[in-house]
Amino acid sequence: MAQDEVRKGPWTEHEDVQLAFYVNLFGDRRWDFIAKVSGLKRTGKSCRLRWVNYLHPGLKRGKMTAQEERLVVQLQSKWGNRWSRIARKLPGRTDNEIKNYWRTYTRKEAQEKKKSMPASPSHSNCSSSISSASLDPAADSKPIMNTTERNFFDTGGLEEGYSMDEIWNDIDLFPEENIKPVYGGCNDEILASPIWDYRPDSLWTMDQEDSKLIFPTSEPFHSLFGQGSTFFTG
DNA sequence: AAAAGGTTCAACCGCATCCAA
DNA sequence: CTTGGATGCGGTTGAACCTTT
Repeated sequence: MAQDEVRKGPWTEHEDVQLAFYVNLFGDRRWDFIAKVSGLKRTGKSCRLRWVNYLHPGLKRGKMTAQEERLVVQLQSKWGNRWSRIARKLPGRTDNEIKNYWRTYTRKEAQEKKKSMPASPSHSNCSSSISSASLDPAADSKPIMNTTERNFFDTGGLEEGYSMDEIWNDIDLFPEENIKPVYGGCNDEILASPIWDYRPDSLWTMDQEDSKLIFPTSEPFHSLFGQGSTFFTG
């Protein structure tokens, strides 16, 4: 039956709006349920991923700042590829984003290495963060996840987020050097989405103004939400 | 202007873990 | 205690976009 077919691939704006609506309705936990009731032909998994990586209010858009990049490098060297854990230390950034950044970063490093040392086998104390990290058994040891150590987004994000002090306490291996906080700063490139302030129940009475509260920076949502309640009620 | 190569990022997959029945 | 469904995580892929030639 074609109707029961699971949709894959890129999400449409329509799907995004629909998902956002139902997440606001039911919360961001019961993904299978949301997938069903929303009528989206997506798996719960897919819905969760879309929400966490793209639709969640408070996600930062744009390039990582130098501070964030440095923090990722340092945390990676301490914890290994525990992306979700690292992401918790970078409010507004997703594990996926960090993972992608790390890939790019390691590639670049490798390329630069190649360039700078054509044939010399004896190397290198630089870029230690990469090589040592992947070899570091401690870094690869399973993080003990208890119920208090939940995903950043599960805890409501910044409201219960880390202060930089806490972050640096966690990164006790690394002196604070000259690294500055990764959020709360004033980096113009980064558009910390004010969606953090969103009020789920406001969706119920959403008009164009309210929709700006929820999707202030994503124009597609404006237009769709702006169409009014008929969009959802059909 | 077009083609080729490189980079970025969204999304999928499989496995691990959690948790309620 | 066991089991099965739901959720979370990390690795990987591929399309879209960007840069270089």
